[in-house]
Amino acid sequence: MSHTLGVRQAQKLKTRRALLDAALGLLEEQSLSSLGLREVTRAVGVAPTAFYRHFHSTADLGVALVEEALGGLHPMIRTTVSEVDDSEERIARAVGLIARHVDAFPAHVRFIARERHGGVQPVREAIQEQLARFAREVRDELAKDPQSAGWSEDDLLMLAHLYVDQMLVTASLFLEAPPAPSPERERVTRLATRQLRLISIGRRHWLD
Amino acid sequence: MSHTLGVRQAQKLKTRRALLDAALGLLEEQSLSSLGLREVTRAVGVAPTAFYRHFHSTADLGVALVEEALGGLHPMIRTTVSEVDDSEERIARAVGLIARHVDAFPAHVRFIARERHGGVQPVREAIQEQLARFAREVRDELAKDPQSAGWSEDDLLMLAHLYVDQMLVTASLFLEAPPAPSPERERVTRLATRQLRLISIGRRHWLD
DNA sequence: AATTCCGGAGAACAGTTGTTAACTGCATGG
DNA sequence: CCATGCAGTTAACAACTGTTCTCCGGAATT
Repeated sequence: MSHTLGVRQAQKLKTRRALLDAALGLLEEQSLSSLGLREVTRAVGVAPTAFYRHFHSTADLGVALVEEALGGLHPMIRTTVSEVDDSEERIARAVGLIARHVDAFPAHVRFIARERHGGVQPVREAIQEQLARFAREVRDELAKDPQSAGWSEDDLLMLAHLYVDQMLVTASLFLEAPPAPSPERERVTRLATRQLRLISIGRRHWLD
Repeated sequence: MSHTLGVRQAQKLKTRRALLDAALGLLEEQSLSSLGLREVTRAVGVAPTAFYRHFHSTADLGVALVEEALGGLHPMIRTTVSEVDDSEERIARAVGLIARHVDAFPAHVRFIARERHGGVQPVREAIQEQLARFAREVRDELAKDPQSAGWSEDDLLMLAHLYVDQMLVTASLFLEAPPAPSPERERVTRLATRQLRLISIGRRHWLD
């Protein structure tokens, strides 16, 4: 059964969260490779040395942020893809889901987009690994679809990568657009929807 | 007529080039937002203060790098797209062109991929502007194609964005893959080719 | 030939960085 | 209840940062 973890360990986790959140905030206007450990601790209101109790370095913290930003998304991806039999309404639902996720976790999304090709190798690798996992999962879901009859595993993975990359492009467009109800926002939604539609059409006629 | 610019201005341009090249080198393993001006001048072998004779800041240098990396690519893009009537051979040619460009200017390509969503606003904006220009130019070329009959301007622009984004994704895959003759490399080529093919198929059946 | 212009050097500034060591206080397990 | 463990503190370190001001030498202009 779940042992309501002691006062001590709870405090540690709280500080850790504060460090992660502060870093995430600071990373909205800079890259991880320029994020200083003192900068983070200062923002939290804790001594610089306290940082070492939680992370070896800022790169280490970055890897933790990757896990936090993408680690929990796998179920969401799977169910979303399995729902998509490329009917118009399902595409709209997928785009809406991306939009809402960006609204809910803008800092996480920005972090991933920024560090995917960023200057910190371990973080880049962690992100690539997660994205590759997404692609394989999408492929597996696609394989279940009757529309995938006759497709090779390789071609399904190629399509999956296309979907995953497209998802990221769309997310970063939503990030740049002003939130809530704005014309920019609508334009991004329409754009992403039609792009997904075009890919779906290509998918449908792939075996011709 | 062209006035063979004086000894003085020539030396200035030479130093400027050295600064840009040194920065490009240093940026292979870090982001622009962590690039220090002293770091750059040290690499060139010049006094820190000399930097100010050429750029206001490292952000300013970054904007110059964007112009250098993307500014001269527009003709190449135009002709490449106009050649693409989505025959299989032409797709292969486009992918090969991207691969060769990445081989020829890896540092520039890395810089663009990294700073497109990077931590330095003016640089991000300069890149977005160039990419938006690419998209409009691609749309214009697509519009000339008889296959685009019946397409709205907006739908053509949506397809153009898809092509541009796909080009960047492909370029960054080539960047990560080991160079010259490697199996990784072949995999990327095959992947990119098939993704372009799928998009072409979607394009062909868009009006159904 | 004399004067102006200007790219670069030099030194100094206050402020920042990561990392170390030795400490304090308090929750924890025996 | 006492001894241990450990999150967080304090102080100090050498090294680094961007920026200013003053100066130099040689090309450019007149």
